Amino acid sequence: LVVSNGLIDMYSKCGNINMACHVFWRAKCKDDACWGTMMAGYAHNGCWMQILELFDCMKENDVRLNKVSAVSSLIAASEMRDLDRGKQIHDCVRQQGIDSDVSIVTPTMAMYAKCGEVDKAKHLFHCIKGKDLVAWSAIVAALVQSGYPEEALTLFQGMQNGGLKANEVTLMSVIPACAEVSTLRLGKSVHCYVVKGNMDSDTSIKTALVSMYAKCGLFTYAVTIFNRMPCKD
RNA sequence: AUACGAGGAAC
Repeated sequence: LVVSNGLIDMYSKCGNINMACHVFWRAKCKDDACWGTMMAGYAHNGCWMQILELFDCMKENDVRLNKVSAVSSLIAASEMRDLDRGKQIHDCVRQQGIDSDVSIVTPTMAMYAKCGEVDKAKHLFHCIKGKDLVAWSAIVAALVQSGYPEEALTLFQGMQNGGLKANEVTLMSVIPACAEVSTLRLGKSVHCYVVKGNMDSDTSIKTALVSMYAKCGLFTYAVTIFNRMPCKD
């Protein structure tokens, strides 16, 4: 029971999803954790359809939706851009009363945003109490992906005023946003921020900076950063 | 910490 759970996790993290599956279906009594682990395993391997199938299966068997299975299902729905499914999952989450958990609201709003319901996503975000860095990064990313870079940047500033410090992930959305709106002043200050936060060794961050400067027409800057990159991938 | 949430360019 606890053992099979561990096995499922191990197999799926090693990419052996077939073995994981085998253990899962063979397990006699499956608790909600077991389902969650299996779904998370599918998520690691990008098997979105399978997750949604398991989600239906859980409902048929009256298995409680817990944090892990909810999150995995939400991710699957967003990857599939399946708004109906997403809403359905969101409903179940509410029924379980776990809809105010930040780590569930975050994928929920990401799902709405990816399915084109940005307003819904924004609404959810504003209702979160105790927004953490991940939630902020998610909304910023959602806005940029939906084509609202300036709004994303405004929120980003709000985040900093709230005393939260951006990390590499946050910046991976913020830097392209600066490029979109060609706001070099902000772009440069973000660059400064990157250097101060010792994040300038991150290759993807540098790549983003290079392309930002390039888009803004500052090729000399772009080339300088590029040349200083230790590993060019 | 049994399992779980946000992010790459060009083409």
